[in-house]
Amino acid sequence: MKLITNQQIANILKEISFLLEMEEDSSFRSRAYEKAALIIESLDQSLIDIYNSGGLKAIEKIPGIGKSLALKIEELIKTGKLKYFEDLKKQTPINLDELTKIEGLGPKSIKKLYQKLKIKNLDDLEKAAYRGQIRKLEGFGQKSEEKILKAIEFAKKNKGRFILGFIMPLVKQIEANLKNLPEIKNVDVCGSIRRRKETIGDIDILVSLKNENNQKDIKKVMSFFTTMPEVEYVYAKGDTKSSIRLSIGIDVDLRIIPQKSYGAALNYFTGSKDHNIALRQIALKKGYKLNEYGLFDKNGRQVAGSTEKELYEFLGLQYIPPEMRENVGEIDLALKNKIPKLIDYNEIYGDLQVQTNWTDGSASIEEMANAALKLGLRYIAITDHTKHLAMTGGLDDKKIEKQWQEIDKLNLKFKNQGFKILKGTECDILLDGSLDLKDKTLQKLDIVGVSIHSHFNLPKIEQTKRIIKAITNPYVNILFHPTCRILQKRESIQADWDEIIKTAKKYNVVLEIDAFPDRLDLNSDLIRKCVNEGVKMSVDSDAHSTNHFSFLEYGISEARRGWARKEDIINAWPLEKMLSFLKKN
DNA sequence: GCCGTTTTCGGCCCGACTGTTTTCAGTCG
Repeated sequence: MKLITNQQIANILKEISFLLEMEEDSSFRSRAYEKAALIIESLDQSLIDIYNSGGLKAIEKIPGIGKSLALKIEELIKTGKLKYFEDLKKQTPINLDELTKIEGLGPKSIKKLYQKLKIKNLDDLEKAAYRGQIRKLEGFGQKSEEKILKAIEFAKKNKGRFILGFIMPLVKQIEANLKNLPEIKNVDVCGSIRRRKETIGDIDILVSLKNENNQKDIKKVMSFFTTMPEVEYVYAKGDTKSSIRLSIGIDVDLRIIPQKSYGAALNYFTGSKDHNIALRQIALKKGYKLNEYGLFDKNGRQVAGSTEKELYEFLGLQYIPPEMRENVGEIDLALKNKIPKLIDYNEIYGDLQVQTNWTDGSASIEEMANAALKLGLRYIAITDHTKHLAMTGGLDDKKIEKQWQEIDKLNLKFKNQGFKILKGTECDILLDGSLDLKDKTLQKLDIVGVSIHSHFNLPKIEQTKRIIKAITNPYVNILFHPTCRILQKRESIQADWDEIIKTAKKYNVVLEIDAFPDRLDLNSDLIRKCVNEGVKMSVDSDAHSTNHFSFLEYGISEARRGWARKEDIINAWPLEKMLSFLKKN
């Protein structure tokens, strides 16, 4: 029996779905795999547990999974591998990971590129594009080739980096496993993960031991680390540092740090580099020397360093939360004792962007509400897509009214649990800036979110006009995922954000921090602008299934990276306060 | 591949946009 997670199984099914999409006449089978993957991602229980308690039959009982998929899942649980998948990959031996990251390339194009030009990966693709071979293919042209080259540039910039929210479950698992070792006192994941950067290059973990110089304990911790099931390769295994590569392709360092240096090491390995350099300069001015072992006076005697707090104190600084450590002004604030009280990870009351199976979500309104309630949220807004986004089965003015009836009914049910479902929309902003629902429909909604899903490439002036026209509609409350970026896939749209922020302020419109791990949109720079201008924001999960509410954490991280406080984030407020803020004159 | 039956096979995600074409395939969320 292999320890395979739901996510890993879902990922394999998604890849199969993509490979099948390349074949003729497989599109419905492909969809079945994709659907099953989505359902597996949102399961509460692990497939291994389900299999162990009820066998093949129990797996088959999961909706969307029939006999054939159940057998494949069983094979994955038992052996960690799937022959059907391996065979499919052999048929088309291409690097899907790389090629699917190219915006505009779908299964059919990737297949044609492989068949006609033997393109297997990004490298091949780039060479063929530079040679002008792609434009000669039927169905491709000069413009397609230029677009591909642009997309390659973008993909290259992100190579080797992982999206924080997608890698965090694994990081947390490793952290928890280390914490469980009886020899270990402290465990901290530091580096860019601790600063909550949107993408990360590697994982740095520090630990301290209860019995610091016990060689046996040291050996045991390092052996545990280097033989974890996820380990693919061990670069080094020593008494103070070990380095490994995980099978998903990311490197992890583990360092054992003496207690008296723990704070200094934590600070040093958290960074950012610029922040650390600034700290060392302050130390020098005060006659100290700062390094990863501690803060030392002129005689080389350690004066601080066992905790980070102590370190900042000795430097005459207020403690600086890791999310702020980018040397963009936070040290000045700390010197003046003016570090803002950042919004905390447990301060979100509700979620204002939630999709359901009325459009492209995978769960019902009730299931989403229950999942939110379970996480301690007090309200959610149901914001399904509108008709312009036809792929998702977007709602029109009539259908959304039907949804309200269901929400009304459910609210009766949830009332005594102190939970409220708000009527909302993620209404499409059309090319000319008008909206996809009638004003008289918008007027009846609790939360009107608007967003762009098309014409990402408009010139800056036109795009700005379009957005401003949309958010000056008197019924609009929130601009969802304002810049439309997808990390490692699509750049932000071009628009005059100063102008938009000014308009948002004037019209009492909230800008969203979309917490979906590959969006994080607004980004921290724009968040800081909003904080400075007094424009309010919301942190929303953009959940499309029940387990997506956990993404709120990464939205809060981004908010903290943008120095946002509780008073800046409207869904960190109780329902009545939030709604009365949104009420327009 | 799944589902739900008319229990043995037909229906499944409904359109807009782009870049290629000269009527349409492929992509997108």
